[in-house]
Amino acid sequence: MFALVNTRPAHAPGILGRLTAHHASFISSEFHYRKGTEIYGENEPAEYVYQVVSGAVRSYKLLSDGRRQIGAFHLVGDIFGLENDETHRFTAEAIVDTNVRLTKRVCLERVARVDPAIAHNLLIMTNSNLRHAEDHMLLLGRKTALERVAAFLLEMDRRLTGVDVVALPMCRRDIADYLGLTLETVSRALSKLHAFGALNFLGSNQREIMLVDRDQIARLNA
Amino acid sequence: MFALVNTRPAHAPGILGRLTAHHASFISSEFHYRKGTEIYGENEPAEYVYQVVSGAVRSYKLLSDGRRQIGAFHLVGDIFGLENDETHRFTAEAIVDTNVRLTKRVCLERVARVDPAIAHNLLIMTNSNLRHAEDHMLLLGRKTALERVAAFLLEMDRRLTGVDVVALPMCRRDIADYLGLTLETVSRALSKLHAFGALNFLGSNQREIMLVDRDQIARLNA
DNA sequence: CGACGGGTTGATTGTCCTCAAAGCCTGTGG
DNA sequence: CCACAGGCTTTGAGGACAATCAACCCGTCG
Repeated sequence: MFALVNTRPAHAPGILGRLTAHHASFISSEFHYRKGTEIYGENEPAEYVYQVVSGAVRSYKLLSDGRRQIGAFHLVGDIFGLENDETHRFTAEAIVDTNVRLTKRVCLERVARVDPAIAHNLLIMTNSNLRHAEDHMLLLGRKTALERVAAFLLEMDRRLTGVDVVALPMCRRDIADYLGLTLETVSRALSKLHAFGALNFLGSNQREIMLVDRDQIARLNA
Repeated sequence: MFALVNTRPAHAPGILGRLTAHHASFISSEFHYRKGTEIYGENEPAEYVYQVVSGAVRSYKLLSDGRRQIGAFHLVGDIFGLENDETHRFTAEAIVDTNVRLTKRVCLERVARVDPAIAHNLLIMTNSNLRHAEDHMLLLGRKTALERVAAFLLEMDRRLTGVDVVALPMCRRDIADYLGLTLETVSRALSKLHAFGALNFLGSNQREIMLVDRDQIARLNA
């Protein structure tokens, strides 16, 4: 069983890591998903709960005509697919080659019923997802394109533990669908931040970004 | 103590209503807020949890320059201010003259620690808030103005138990700040729906809306 | 090589925002 | 009782920001 509290880096076990031993029902296995493959689909029965071991995952909803809203990116250490519900409310896909650990949801719930500490951790995690969604509503409803991209960079800077440089696993279209923009607008905003001297591009594919002036970016984030 | 499960109408107690007697710590009192007054502010210590007895409440976040995003409307029967957290993440204001019941958060948490049923209900409620926020992210990130207003009408139609006619407690600006639009755009969308023959206005202030063609409105909702 | 995916940049369009004016209703005070 | 102010809503005109459409560049891989 993986640590219930969503900690990062992944090798730092949550406070429940040590409980594994005496919860026999917590059988967890590991699984690999190739870049671009679906892990589960919206409205499918929620059979498992997942934790990212390596790689990255996007969770999204689709409108009937294909418009997509990514609700969250799941990075190394993140737990996802925990719906407290019979069915998944998002589709989850591997953004890059990804390894996940998984546990049967019903096992988790069975243990939670007898172990208040685990039950409490489920609440903590759901609450943490709620807080993220609330903040994201503000971003999607009221921030400008530049503010959204700045907020995105700061979020990734915080969550990706890279030294100095943010190595984004996702393409511009994913970022756009996360921020409620188009990929062109994201690209333009990044170019503008580059022109401002707030960041530099490193890799050949422009996905490695060095945040030169975090304060400036933070000021842009309303 | 009010029912923990968020039921409506308010006089239908949740499954925990009967537990009141033997949880002495569940002291709840009632309070009145005049139209427009603040119930609690963002980042204030979360001392109480609230339930709307009559009236309506808006929960919102502000950006530094005054842009506002309303995260939710709380209608009769709704429980709000339950943050599972030390501080409130929204500001809550009475939209109209409003009566609320309130309970000390710490009491709730104390009871939840010993009563798994109550703890489970906290999770259910948090999860329900999360689902709403997730759906709202899709609306804010990817829907057009007309689709947003259609979705809003359907939500209010579902949640307000009025017979046939939706009696909105909030002004156009509140609707706009909920939908990530301006009040003029909301007004224009409603006029367009009226022109389509999808709805009719009843009251003198245009807040009573009869949904004539729910199917048409539902089709607009992507 | 050539196709493809991903990214940037430019030109144009369109949706929604901004600014403005007017109507309606309510409440208040002369 | 009427005058008038203020809040709320609608509607119009113009503008701005992001979307759309399109071209091009670059790296990778068959």
